[in-house]
Amino acid sequence: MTKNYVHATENPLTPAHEDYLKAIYLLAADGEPVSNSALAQHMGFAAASATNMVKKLAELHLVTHEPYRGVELTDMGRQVALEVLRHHRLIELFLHETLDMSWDRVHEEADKLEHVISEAMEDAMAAVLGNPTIDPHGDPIPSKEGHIDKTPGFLLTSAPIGETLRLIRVLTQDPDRLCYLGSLGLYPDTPVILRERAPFNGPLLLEVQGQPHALAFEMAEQLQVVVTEPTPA
Amino acid sequence: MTKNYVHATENPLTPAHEDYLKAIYLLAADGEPVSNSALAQHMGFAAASATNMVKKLAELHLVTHEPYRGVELTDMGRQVALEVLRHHRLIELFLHETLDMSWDRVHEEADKLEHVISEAMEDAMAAVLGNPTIDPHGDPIPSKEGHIDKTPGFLLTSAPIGETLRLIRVLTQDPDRLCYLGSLGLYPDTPVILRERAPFNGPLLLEVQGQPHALAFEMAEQLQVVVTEPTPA
DNA sequence: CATAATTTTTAGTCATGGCTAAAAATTGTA
DNA sequence: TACAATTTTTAGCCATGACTAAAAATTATG
Ligand SMILES: [Mn+2]
Ligand SMILES: [Mn+2]
Ligand SMILES: [Mn+2]
Ligand SMILES: [Mn+2]
Repeated sequence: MTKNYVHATENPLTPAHEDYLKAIYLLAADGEPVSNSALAQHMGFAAASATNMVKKLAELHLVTHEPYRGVELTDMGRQVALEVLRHHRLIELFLHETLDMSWDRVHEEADKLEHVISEAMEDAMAAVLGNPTIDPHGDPIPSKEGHIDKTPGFLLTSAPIGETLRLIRVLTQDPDRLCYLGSLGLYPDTPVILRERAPFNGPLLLEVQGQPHALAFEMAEQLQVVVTEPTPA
Repeated sequence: MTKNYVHATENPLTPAHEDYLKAIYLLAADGEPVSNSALAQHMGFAAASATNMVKKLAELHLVTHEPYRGVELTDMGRQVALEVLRHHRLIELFLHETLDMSWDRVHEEADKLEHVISEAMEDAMAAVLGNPTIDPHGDPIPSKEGHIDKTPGFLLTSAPIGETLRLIRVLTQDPDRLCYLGSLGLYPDTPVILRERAPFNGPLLLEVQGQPHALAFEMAEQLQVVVTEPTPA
């Protein structure tokens, strides 16, 4: 009989649409509308290009756009963004775990694959990985239903001295930085002790697996940690 | 000092270029030039679209094109086609083996992924799979260097009666047909005995794992087999 | 508050890769 | 060989999604 969907409008979303929606989602972490310039810069495109796509996304009811004010995702747009992000992070983890690719290479690959995989492949990867919720950088993987965990903790730059911390998330995606962090053993779940903090945004002295390391302030800002409770019993 | 390549021209090949080259390779199995109409039909595009792309490929020295005569791959073009085909078939096998996707679904997925994966991912898949040379349908996987095995044997429609055969390759990619063949247990490497051949291109009576099956002539034309030597000792 | 600086939007261009319709070339047939 | 049918090419159109340059709106400053 009549179709049981509200308004099919078919899904003509291209990789370009998806990338813009993902960018808007990531830039709106604070809940504020996203400025056109921030969006354009994040995409690496001219401002006019962003304006152009934003208008299309608004027509598709994926964003709301008050001219000169900024862009915000609608529920539908957020749903799409989260699905793309789920693809991206599942793929990163899959490449790392199953294909043994180093954590500094998976981001670039996932940025291309995220637009291309089928639901069947998404599900197959999730199954093989045991329905994971965290990617190799500690980024939360949205669930199939669009739920996403908020990462707890704080930046290493504001961590207490002397306590045993646990690194839980690395915010940079830059291959060179990730490579460097890897060489220090700084992967998610690694225990870290902050020994000293040099003044004037100077380096931080860390202890990682018994080894002392001096880490640039700018790097430490990219590391999210929690305080490890002394494991009882 | 001077760059040590002949003519870099950088590689601006899009998925469209790659798909056309792959199509030309597959259609030229007999060594004959490929007609514009055959190419267009294979791609599912209008003839004018094929002419258009063929001209571009000729400018890039990937094909030779004598107007009204047909298209042929150059060595460079064949190299590209074989690399895309390697991607395609490696991906099919990987999806089937590692992600446990059924053999009737992997073709469509591979058709999208083949243009997107990096060399690193290609190599990682090949390594995990043990440098395979055959995909889930029995299609040969070109080597990294562009070598490809010729499939031995002949079509089931011209196989001898009563002998033990081995299915080595399934030529259709159609999901429904593959699904059906799978339900009969007709996967590559399966032993088969041809019991009877009905006249006028009628059905073939097969024995597969002890079970008798009647198979349409049109289906049998898609199955490549070899005669199994009586295993000595 | 007037004006300068910045941001955003509009207007118009371009390459890509489809399309249709018509012209040209080739091939088949009487 | 003449002419019809088929194939191929040409010509021109369109959507997508970049771009630049200029206009318009907003925000900052003296
Ligand atoms: Mn992307
Ligand atoms: Mn990540
Ligand atoms: Mn393809
Ligand atoms: Mn195959």
